Amino acid sequence: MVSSMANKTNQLDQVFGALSDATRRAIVMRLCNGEASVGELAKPFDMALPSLMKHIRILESSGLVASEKTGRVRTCSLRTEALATVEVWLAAQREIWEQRLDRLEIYVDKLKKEERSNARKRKSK
Amino acid sequence: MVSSMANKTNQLDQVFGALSDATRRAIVMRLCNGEASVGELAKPFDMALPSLMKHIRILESSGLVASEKTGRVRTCSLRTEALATVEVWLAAQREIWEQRLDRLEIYVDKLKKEERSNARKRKSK
DNA sequence: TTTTTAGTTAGCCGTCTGGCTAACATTCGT
DNA sequence: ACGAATGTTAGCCAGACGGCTAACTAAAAA
Repeated sequence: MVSSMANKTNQLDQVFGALSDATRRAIVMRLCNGEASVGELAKPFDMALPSLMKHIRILESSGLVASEKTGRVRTCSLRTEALATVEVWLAAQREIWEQRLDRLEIYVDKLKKEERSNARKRKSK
Repeated sequence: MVSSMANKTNQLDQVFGALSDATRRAIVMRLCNGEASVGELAKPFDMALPSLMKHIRILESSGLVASEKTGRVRTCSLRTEALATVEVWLAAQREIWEQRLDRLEIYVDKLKKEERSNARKRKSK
């Protein structure tokens, strides 16, 4: 029912939002080194468990993290596709602005000439 | 007075936060194509000017956008270094998890064996 | 079977976000 | 000098965020 573009926009919202918090970035960095239980993830953070759980839920709903509960332990893992989504968006912007800079380079001299010409007009008004 | 690491962390907070909103990403995309005045930026957005100004201020304080006022017009431009900051962070994470996946590949069979062994223990409790 | 471990749910609290309107300031065109 | 154009400031509002504690559930260990 939701258009694919709306989906995409929303996922970027979620992923960027998830990564805008230092605690969550640290969790992501930790998970880059492999799976971890909630308890393991919590240890470095001097933070009450429920607070950390909120972060984990945010990471999950952004798609950056997956988790599965076995027995009483919930194991979390990184879903790298979500990070890739961000990389793709950034790469697209970079391509656009670099194209523009290329075009711009070509016209720098022209613009400089115009500027000098305008300056002359201004002086002689 | 602020440590360089605290700075870095904070800038990532700001930049990721700035990019977590679709309106602001659209502004960034627009600015990839060159400078624009506040009015030009506002046009596509069916949003009151002050609301849009808030977004612009957030983009500025994140370092993603610079602006200069000449006469009564404020012209905004993209500061690509800030986007590069994010790219660098993402690339660093990617490197780590890809290294891990390389190592992991080597141990896949071993881990599978352990899992089967654990499953047996669980069953026979 | 009791106790410990590991997470979860519920709910409180102050702050930040993202939108709005209304009123003000400044500069430009006439 | 006046009026229109372009931002800017101030302040309101509802809802999300990031932390907390207290109380609960479920599984493992003793």
